Amino acid sequence: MNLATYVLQLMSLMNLDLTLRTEIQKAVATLFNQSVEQVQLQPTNKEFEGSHTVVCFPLTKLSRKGPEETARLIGEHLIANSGIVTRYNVVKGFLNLVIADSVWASVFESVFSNPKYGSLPANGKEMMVEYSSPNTNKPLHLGHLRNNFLGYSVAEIFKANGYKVHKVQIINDRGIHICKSMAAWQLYGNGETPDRAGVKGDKLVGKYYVEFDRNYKAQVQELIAQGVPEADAEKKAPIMKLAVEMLQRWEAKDEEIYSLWKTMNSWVYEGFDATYKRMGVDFEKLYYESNTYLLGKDEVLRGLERGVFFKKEDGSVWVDLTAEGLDQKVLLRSDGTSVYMTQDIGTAILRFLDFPKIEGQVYTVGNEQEYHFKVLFQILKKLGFAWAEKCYHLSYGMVDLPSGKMKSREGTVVDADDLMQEMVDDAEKQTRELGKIEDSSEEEIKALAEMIGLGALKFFLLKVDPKKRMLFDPNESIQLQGHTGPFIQYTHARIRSILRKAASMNISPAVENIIALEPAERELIFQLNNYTNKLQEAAREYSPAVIANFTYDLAKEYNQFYQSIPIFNEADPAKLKFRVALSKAVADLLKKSMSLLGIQVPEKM
RNA sequence: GGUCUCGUAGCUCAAUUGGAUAGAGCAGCUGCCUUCUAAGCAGCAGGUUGCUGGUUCGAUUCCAGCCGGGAUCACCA
Repeated sequence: MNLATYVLQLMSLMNLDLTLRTEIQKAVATLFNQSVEQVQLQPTNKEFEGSHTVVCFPLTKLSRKGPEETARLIGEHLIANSGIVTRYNVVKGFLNLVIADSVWASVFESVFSNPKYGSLPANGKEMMVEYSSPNTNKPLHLGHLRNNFLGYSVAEIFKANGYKVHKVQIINDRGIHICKSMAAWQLYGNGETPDRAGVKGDKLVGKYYVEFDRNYKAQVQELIAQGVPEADAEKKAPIMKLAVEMLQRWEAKDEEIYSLWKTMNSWVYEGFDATYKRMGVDFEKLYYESNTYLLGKDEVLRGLERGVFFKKEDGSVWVDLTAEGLDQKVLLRSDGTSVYMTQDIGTAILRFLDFPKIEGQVYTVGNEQEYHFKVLFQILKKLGFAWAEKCYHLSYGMVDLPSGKMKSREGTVVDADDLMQEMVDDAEKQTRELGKIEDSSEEEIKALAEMIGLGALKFFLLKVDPKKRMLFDPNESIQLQGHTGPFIQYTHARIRSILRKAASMNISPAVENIIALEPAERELIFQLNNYTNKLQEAAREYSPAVIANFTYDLAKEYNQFYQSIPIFNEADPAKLKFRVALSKAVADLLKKSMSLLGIQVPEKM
């Protein structure tokens, strides 16, 4: 067996990058009698020949030679011994390597012949991802869309990395906020229901929340005009007194209030369910704050006994995190009741009891709560839970408007349902204008518009690094061309069209006798091969943006290939089959990676 | 004020985690549909990476100090 054959067999077991790294390590060992652990390998800049570049500056210490000489020696050695490098060039300290086309072909073969390419094998680990978790007094808005798409996508990314994932959310169904809506509804609602009003339940409850605010402000102003100090006025406004009283009666399980609360929450849930359905997100289990808000108290008291926490003179219980660089934080009020943090401690513990095999939790919550989660994880650690180390706050930036932050009180909130509808309407309008869908039914056009509109929206929100704030301009509709979801969907549809044509011509995709490749083909194989790295990186960084940008690059690359090489003009049957196979592999991977973003791709568009 | 975070082309975002001449899209300009879908492709133009220093062979990236946004520092959730 010659070297090349041996290497090709090896390729099916190892990936190309790993093989290259090993070969470089061997080269360094032989040439300089030294060992390197980390070889700096990066993609070659487009302007130079080659696909992989070894950064040789760090190796000069081992070689005791200049960077260019070091690069040249390694290059020569790889050509003589590796069996996969055919040429090289050196620019400054950068060693650019040209990989043999036969190797690329075999890399592609292993991708193409693997029906599960796109997902890593199960690793036996379990993860929990919490996302959404809205309050039940207002409808979902643009910020929630980012949250939901992020959480859903991160969960899917972990699944593709081999984890078993549990998606959950906690519903903040309790507290003064919902009592405000209840108070306003009782005062001004005249028995209005979603059915009677013809609006979604969450919208109706949201309307009364706004109504509360309006009346409350008016009442406060009136009291101030009567000479009441502002602080007093805020407490004495009759509508606020009603809401506070309702909260107390709710906590005492007063039947009338409890039933009103249940009714109004059920309206909200129905509304949310419709929105979630359209968003395409789902949850395995819902936690309700009304069930869990007392849970943390026992754990805090136990911690107090063990000396993890301390009590102040007024009876309130605190944790001291000054040694960790944080502050002191109250965990139980002087009257013995729980605070937000107390609940979160309880809920975290409950979830590990419900799902004993999870190794950690991901909390998809806005970056305004970074401090809260730092404290929470420190407390869990202090209580001795080993899994506290594996809890992660998936902190994302706000979605800002050109005018600044969205504010419900100023009416600048971008409603989730409205925005989705606008996107779908835009997509439908453009689909009809382009007129490529003559043979489609109305139903199919609607379904396609839904796919494109939501694809554009999701991609728009997910392509940005989650950690960063992002800007949304409601006056400029989200693009359907360029660096967008529809661009990728279009590329997929285009490929499917090619595959349909190939099938009708009885051309079956295959990889056989491939000796030489076009640059565009090599580039595509490179991208396909790089997917696994990106998938792992996306999980490591908790970042759907990594997948979104990879997918865009792959589609972009394919379109260049598509433009430069007319597939069916090819006379050589082996090349023809290979190009169909390459197209199929790209389409399959586009579909797979888009699904990690929660975006579907069409057969035609 | 303390802590955290961000500042890249007119606009929205990238940059393989310290690597080469900082890349895409949109907007603007120029080409390409009688050949697989023009929601596409090719090209032009657009940059003192907020500023000043430092570390390094090499800095958008790390450090320090300014300038400018944002968040947070509740017995609210």
